[in-house]
Amino acid sequence: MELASERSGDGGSGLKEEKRSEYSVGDDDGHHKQEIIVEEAPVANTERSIPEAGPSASTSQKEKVDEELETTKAEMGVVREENERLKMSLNKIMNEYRTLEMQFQDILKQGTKKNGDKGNEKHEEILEESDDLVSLSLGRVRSIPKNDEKMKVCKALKDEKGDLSLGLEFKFETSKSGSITEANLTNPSPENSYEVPKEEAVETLKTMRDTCTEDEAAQQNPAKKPRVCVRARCDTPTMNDGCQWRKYGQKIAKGNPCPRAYYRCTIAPSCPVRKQVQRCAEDMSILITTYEGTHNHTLPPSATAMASTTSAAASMLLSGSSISSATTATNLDNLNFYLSDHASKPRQLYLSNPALSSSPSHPTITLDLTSPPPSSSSSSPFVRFTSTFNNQPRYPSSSSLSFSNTTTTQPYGHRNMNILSGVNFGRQQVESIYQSYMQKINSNNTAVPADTISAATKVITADPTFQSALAAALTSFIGNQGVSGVEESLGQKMKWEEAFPASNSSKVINGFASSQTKSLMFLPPSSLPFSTPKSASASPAHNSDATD
DNA sequence: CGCTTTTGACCGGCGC
DNA sequence: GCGCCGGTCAAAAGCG
Repeated sequence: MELASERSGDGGSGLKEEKRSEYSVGDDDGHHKQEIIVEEAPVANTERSIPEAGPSASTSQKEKVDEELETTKAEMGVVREENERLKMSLNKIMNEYRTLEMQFQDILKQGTKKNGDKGNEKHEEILEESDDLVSLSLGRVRSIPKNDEKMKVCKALKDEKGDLSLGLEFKFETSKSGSITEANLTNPSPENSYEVPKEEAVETLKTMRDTCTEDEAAQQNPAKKPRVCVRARCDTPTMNDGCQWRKYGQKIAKGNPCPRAYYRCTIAPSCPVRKQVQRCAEDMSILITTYEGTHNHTLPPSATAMASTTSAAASMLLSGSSISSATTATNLDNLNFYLSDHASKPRQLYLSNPALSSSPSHPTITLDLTSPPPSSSSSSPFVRFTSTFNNQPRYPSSSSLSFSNTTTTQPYGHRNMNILSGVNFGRQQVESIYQSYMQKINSNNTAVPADTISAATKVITADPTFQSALAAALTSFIGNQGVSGVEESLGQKMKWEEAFPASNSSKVINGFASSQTKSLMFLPPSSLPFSTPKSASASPAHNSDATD
């Protein structure tokens, strides 16, 4: 089960082979999975053993065998029925998700048409062309009224031989001088539908100015790309982010005795993504990984968490929006799971506030994952929030999810909650979303809706970036696990606690990016013990980064 | 033998 | 213009 999650991005022939042999997962592989059951479940052995018993078996033995056969057949029927139900549930969820994804893209398109910007057509193409990565596209259009001149940032990304720029492409409209009046900030565009408190607005203003200046520089020099710097405590030489990297250089940077290593992505030959890895001078246990560029290829499932996180962070950086930290928080939550999942030693990482920095040559955002977590119990609304989630049925009657900007009624909000509970987010994910929501509420001077759910819905529907992040989280989650509940199955839980006894399985379980998990989710809990040890024993747990 | 890593050289941006 | 510095290149070395 943990096999794929522990594998590096190369996945390699081994993973493909396993998929072929027993773990193949797709939209239409229901038959395959039934074969799995036949091959692995004891009933199969019983069936095969019948001819072996042959004519020499006594009548009583034969009756016994027949009895067992019927029993196991009945069990198989139940299992198949359950498989079918689960498969239908997943298909339904996937279909609805796709439908909603299309609706979301339509909304984006409408926004693009309204702004009359042809630049985003490319973005739409990217969205359509790369289904696997659509969730990583966190591009947004942020417009500020009364500003005449449009400034397209991230031109570098577009100029790069038409490389895909998932998640980093966006437009930013601002005044000609690059300065933004406070009036503009305290009267933001209706699209964002929330107001920024004055102090925060000044801070945001500063940030936006900085970003704007940097972006202007980036426009002047197309080679300057935004960077996402991730600080995390890590014992291994590099952080395993699921991608496959090749080291192409090493330097001793000024001010840090630790050498800085340069890596490029080798999953695709033309992938422009680079990363720098360096130990922190102050604390050698902290690993600073800086990502630059955007993957122009399909990412392995285990790499999507980091990719979506960095994309969200880059989006936040480029948009210059302080509230976008909510987006990053949501994605970082995935990242936390992911890092916990892939670290050589169990280690839970926590999100502190992302910080924008003004690198002389590159706009950089730093995601500090080294700080201790805030106490989740400190916020009483959260308790209410989680309890709402936990009380939801495991398989919600309605599993639709919409990011429409038009409806913010309470039933709608409840529907969203149902969805979230339906995919059974971990507590940390829920907490992250809630914190994101609270951030927005706090930054909202207008009357806060009495109902937190409808308020949350309002927040979700108000910010396209947040929607994208949520979509990314859902995509990642659905892609990784599909329908809910599997993580609570005995087999997986045992495996998890075996692997990470110090960790809280309920916190990290959603970080799985495992195709094995996908296939197992079609099996009833009773069948898990047959499958889990097998998948676990077949895991060489190759870690490309660990070899660095 | 092929792939990856190492490491010194080289290049370009930036500040003085 | 010069030097510093970050980043990249590419030949050599290492490794399986």
